[in-house]
Amino acid sequence: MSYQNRKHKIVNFVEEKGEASVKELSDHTNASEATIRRDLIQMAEAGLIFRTHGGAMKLSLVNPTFTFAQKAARNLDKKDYLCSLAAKEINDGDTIFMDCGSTVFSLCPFLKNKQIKIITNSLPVIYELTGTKVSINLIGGEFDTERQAAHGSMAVEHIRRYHADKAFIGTDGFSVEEGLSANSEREAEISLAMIDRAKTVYLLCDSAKINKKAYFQFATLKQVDTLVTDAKNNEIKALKKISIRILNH
Amino acid sequence: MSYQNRKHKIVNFVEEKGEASVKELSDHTNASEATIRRDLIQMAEAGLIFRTHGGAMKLSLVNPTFTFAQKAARNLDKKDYLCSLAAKEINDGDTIFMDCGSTVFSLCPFLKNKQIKIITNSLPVIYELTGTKVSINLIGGEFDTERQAAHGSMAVEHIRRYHADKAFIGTDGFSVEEGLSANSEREAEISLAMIDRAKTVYLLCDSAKINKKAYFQFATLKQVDTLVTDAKNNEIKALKKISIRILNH
DNA sequence: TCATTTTCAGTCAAAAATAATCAAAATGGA
DNA sequence: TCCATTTTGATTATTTTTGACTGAAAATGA
Repeated sequence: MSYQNRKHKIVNFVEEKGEASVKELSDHTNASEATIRRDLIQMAEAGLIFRTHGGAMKLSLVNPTFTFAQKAARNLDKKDYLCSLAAKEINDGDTIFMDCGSTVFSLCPFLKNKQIKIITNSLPVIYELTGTKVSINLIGGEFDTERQAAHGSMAVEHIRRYHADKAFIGTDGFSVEEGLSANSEREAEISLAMIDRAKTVYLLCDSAKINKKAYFQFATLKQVDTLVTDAKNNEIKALKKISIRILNH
Repeated sequence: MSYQNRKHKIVNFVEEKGEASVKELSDHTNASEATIRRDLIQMAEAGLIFRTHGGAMKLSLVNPTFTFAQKAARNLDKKDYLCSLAAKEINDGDTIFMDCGSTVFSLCPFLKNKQIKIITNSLPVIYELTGTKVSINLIGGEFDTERQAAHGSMAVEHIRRYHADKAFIGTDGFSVEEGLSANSEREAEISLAMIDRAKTVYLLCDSAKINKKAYFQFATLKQVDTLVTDAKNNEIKALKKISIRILNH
């Protein structure tokens, strides 16, 4: 069993049971306890689990923030996986942008133990992160009750007043020919403003959205530094030709 | 079971039952009483429970610090009454500012069927009014998780970009000599900015706050157009001398 | 009030879990 | 294929957690 695969198994096991001992995980994965401990250390640093003396616990048990009704429930495993990858790129001290898409929202559980500053227009992100170490800057603007986020020119102006180390952006469609496309112009406008004001741009895109085109094209591939995805290499071989960093394992 | 998980169990048990003895907790977690005592000491220090002789109690039973909703529930009748008066002043088509105080929050139920635009930095106000006819402009800035509202210079700048017909403002203290005073400079800064940008300023102030002084004086009586209160005329006769409209019936 | 019972905090040694170390095994390019 | 690097598992020393025991403190009840 590969290293990545084992980690995946550990997360699933812990998520399902709520808690697991090193012994249990060792039995479950046929790896030695020493290896499990090493894995747990890394995963705790990445914000995937909560490390305990004797094993690990589900984060949500430790940090009981009420979960918000989200249509994010689709492709949850894929999203969790790619978010776990993205979370590893975030270091204490970072300032990051997060847009109001459901994929980016899935990043929240992995951020709770990080000492970072988040600039976002998404209220669900804020609910999810209240009571954590994270410091938040709320982007104001016209409030969209359906998406529970602020939009419009005031929001764009707000973003332009800040710089961030990293931007985490979602998209509805992603293709080599058309770049990034969205179903909502208002959301896209925000994402684009974030892209402009971030040093490094991470696109979070689950495999279902790759090679799909949504109606409003809002950014090119060149504007993205790193594509974070659950897609396997053979699904995205067309992308290997262009200069974009791909993070999928 | 790890000790982190045991602590989690203890909190849940105490929260559910209201109180628990060391013996009960020992049985419930299969740990010795000595261990439970050690846990309780730590958890009491962390502010998770209240330690009693013989066991532990739920914090809320002992130390009634008010959450936002609870705080709003106090003086409910008074606040409801004055809010009903204030609501009559609001007409369809108005644009209004609302600050993040608990009195102003109580205005929400009276606004649900009005066709107005609200500019606010208070997330509780937004939750309360999602799904209504009200259109909302969210004020961005540094997010204060305790008050669930945005503050700081960006928030002030946001407010300065708008004009409103009416501002609805709360205060912690109100007196003829010192005008309006607050316990939080950050909140006061927001209220003041709203006052500056509104045609008419309504101060919502229940009788308990009249003739009280909080530590930070942030506005004068001249800046207020109308005082909305539940106080009877004899309680506020000193105010009759100054030119302020009083709305208390 | 005072005696009795219960609960408590501190100490200690045993047990459990961990981090550190190192050699073997697996992996991945040239 | 071979070599360099990474990952793994076993071993050991160290740290953390635990339960039992103690005298002291607090609650109880006559």
